[in-house]
Amino acid sequence: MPEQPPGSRPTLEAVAARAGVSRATASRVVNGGDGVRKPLVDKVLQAVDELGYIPNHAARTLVTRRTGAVAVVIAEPEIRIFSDPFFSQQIRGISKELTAHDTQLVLLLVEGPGDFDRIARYLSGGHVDGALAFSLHTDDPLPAITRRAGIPTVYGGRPSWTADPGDQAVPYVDADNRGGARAAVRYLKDLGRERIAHIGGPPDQTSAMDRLDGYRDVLLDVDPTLVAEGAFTVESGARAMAELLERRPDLDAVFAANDLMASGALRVLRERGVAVPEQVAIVGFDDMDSVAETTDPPLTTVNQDIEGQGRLMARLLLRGLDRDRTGSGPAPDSVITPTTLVRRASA
Amino acid sequence: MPEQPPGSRPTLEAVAARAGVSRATASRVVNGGDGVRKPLVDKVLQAVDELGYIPNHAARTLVTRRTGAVAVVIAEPEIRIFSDPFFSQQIRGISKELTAHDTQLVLLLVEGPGDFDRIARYLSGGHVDGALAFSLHTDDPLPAITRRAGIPTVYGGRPSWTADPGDQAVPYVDADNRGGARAAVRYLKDLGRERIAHIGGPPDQTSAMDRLDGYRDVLLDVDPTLVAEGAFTVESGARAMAELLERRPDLDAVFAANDLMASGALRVLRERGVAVPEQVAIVGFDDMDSVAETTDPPLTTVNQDIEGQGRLMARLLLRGLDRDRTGSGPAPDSVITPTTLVRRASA
DNA sequence: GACAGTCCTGAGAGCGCTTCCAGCGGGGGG
DNA sequence: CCCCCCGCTGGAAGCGCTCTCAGGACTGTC
Repeated sequence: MPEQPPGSRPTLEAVAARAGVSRATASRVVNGGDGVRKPLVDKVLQAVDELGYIPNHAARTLVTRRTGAVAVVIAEPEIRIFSDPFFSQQIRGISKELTAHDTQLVLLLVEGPGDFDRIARYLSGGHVDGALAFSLHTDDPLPAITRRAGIPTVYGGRPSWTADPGDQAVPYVDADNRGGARAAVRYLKDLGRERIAHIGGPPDQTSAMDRLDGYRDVLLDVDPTLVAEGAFTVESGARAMAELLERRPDLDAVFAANDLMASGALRVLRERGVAVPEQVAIVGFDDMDSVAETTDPPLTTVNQDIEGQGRLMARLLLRGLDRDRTGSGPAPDSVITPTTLVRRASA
Repeated sequence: MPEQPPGSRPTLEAVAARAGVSRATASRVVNGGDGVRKPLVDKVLQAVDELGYIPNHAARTLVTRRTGAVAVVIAEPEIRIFSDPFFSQQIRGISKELTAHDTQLVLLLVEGPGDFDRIARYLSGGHVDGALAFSLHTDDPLPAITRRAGIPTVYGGRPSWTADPGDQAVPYVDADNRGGARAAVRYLKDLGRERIAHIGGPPDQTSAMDRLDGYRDVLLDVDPTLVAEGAFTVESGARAMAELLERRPDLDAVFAANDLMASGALRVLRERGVAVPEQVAIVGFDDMDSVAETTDPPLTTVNQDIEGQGRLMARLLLRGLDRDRTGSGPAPDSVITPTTLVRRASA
């Protein structure tokens, strides 16, 4: 690749001149070469190579009205995002899929509730063709924003309003939270545990609710004293565990709605001298490698393919964009990915 | 904001028409309004508001040759990126700073060694004005790529070649690894520990080397049997600890080059029934909240302001871009950020 | 009251690309 | 042998914006 004096990259015009064709033909070749005779294609390609031609993205976007970029909006105001490998993994999956389709990833971190204006402006600004978003709370302004901006969007995690029968159908990708929770609790039950407690996540997150539902599915009529609410953080898990122990010193198992809370619970149990899993068995959720494998004892938990979810989100979105462009193809539908129980030492 | 039928956003032309001015004047107002009389400014702004006008980014880029976007290149092939909150925090800082300057963040994850071609093509494609990059190994092709593409770049972490007297000076932001390590080891020494071991990071990372140097600064002539090499992961820390215990059962302190390795070491010590900090004191590095506070016992470690480093990187880059544009201002210089020892229970 | 100087404004060129449309040449059917 | 049609190519328009440049309105000065 020839070195370029900054700000003077060769244009299509130059390529065309060198190849002895018109700019139109050069353009056609650069974009796939359909309907151009072989010898001309070769001449143009050679010129491209010799000149080190790279298409000007802005010019192309200007006329095609497609940016080849997708926004990833992360609207998690909590500190949690820092310590949660969850996002990194999803993003890795997203990145892989987008890259494979020559699409760029623009990261939009929402810096607090007042920041949605900026996000709205950006999304409406034609900078991106579509968006991927996470962690929708009930009153999240994002869906309205993307709808108004006409930006196709795929969500990570089931949006809370989708339980409603409304027509607000949006495509999303989510793990089988309910099924995973069922498997976890059933496993504890099969172990012979009789007083299985639950440390739930924040009730405004559907993943937390779905996991709670799965817990209820197995235990049918649940004693409310066996259920405590956490916030998906280590600290909240510890607090919830302490609370549960106070209320129900006789509990013999805990299903925590995520690994971080399970690790907090584990700490409290250890501090109180409660043997895990002998006296209290504990199961987490997520199978975050940095957590589940490093707790003491290692955590039995529910695995979900987080990177795969990211890939899937991107794939769904790209498919939708393609559909918009070609005007045909199946409408993108939501996907629920499977979960599996991973047995380690904590239960 | 009026709802837009997709694909028919108002143009500057429309704004100008509605305001009864020329496109040129409308443009001036949209870009700050310098040299336009107040009444006209108001008329244009009102038209902008009524029409919900948002400038077309591609068109603007096409003529200004500036994209208003910056690439963040993460070339960490290791699995480490998944479980390491380090990046999330840096990115958060970068995002904050870029956002404050109306600049977008394009995330480029390098998907393996063969992927650099794609990165090079992208960086040369005029999609971004500058780049931020991390974790440079000695033979990293990135600096050459950005140089050839004429893309100003700021690095996170001291690049390995900067020890050389070469003219390859690049601006970077790094923590005071050596100073932090010195403080940690000196602290252990002041505690009365006499056989202080070190679990180092991979020797091709300057942060690992600098921390080792800091360790050596305090201990002057170090017994090589007290130094083991890890890979900045929990597992490698555990392995290194086992190795050290075998070689030097008499050691009474460990300085690990990061928190993850410290946590691995902690696990091994616990398994062997070694009391921490009574028999062996241990100090980590990074003060990663998800790790240092949740180990048992909580980790004494060296804190660095990771988010601040991210901010700083972005600021340095933006300043450089501004300088390129205006042709004046001080050349961006590297910055070393301070570190502080955080006392918890492990030492 | 005329003229120079200042301050604003608008016309227009052009950024690099895609794409419509017209035109050209050649092959096959009448 | 002529005409039509098809496949390919080039000319040219135009995407939405910025910015130069020229000219108009106005002020101040002599």
